Amino acid sequence: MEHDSRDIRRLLGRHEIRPTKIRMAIAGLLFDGLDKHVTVDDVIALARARDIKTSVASVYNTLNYFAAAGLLRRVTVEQGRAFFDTNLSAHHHFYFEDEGRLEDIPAGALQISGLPKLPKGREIKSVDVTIRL
Amino acid sequence: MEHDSRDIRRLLGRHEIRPTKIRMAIAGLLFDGLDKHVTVDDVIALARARDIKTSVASVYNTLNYFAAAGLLRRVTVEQGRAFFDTNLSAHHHFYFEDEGRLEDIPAGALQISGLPKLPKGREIKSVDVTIRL
DNA sequence: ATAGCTGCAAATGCTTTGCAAGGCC
DNA sequence: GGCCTTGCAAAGCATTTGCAGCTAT
Repeated sequence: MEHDSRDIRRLLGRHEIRPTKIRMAIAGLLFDGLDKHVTVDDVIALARARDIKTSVASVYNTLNYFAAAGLLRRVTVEQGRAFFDTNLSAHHHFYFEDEGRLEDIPAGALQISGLPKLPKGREIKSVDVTIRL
Repeated sequence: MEHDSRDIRRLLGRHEIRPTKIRMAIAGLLFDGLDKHVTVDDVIALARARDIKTSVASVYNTLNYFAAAGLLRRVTVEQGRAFFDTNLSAHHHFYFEDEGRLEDIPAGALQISGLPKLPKGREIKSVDVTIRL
């Protein structure tokens, strides 16, 4: 399931993101049909490998912008680096501490039951489960 | 359930931590019988409020040392600051995003079932559940 | 005496911001 | 033309580290 630039343009459009050159290029790297967990450095390396010229600041700008627009999910497993997850469906993660790597836990392979009563007036924004290995 | 300095000394001894002045003082702030989720800044403020003279580096040293010795649990919910949890029993957390505050989810109020098959040769170091509110 | 702590300051690492130049509708 | 984006360099923060002096055994 490869995505061509028309697919990428539609994807950005659906999230009301203006399809600039850098955004198209980075989205093209990320949304190729495979789920990914990337850091900013990963994206810079990916871009370099495809001769996409950009800057650290722009990669941060773009990933943050995508996350705010709901195109990426930010995942925090350790202080320091942030991961961005291209898989937006409800799922959880294995974290390989020695490798600093995330991996999806297959949907349905883990269930949470008996959600606790919430403090009043609050609603759940997300439920994050990380299994550290 | 107040702890006097003899209790603190025993606690450190049980974890093979040499009871230096600063360590005794910081442990005294943290282990008063109430569960806490503190940041480094919190500890510095607590220390200052009790006229304990110390430095940023020593608070980091001490909290990291306690965490490595199993006296504290490090909790990561956002990049930036780290939390240290004095509650060592198996439990999970609410995270109040707007306040940057953690709260324990009562034990038993939430269950996980159907743990997924692990990548071979791996074992679980911890299962962390964070419910963001 | 000696091994280990403490604390200052400098360094590190990731991320954000200020701002000038460039691109796009 | 005017607004948004890009990218460089500088700034910002939390954290770590180097190291000299101190402490306690």
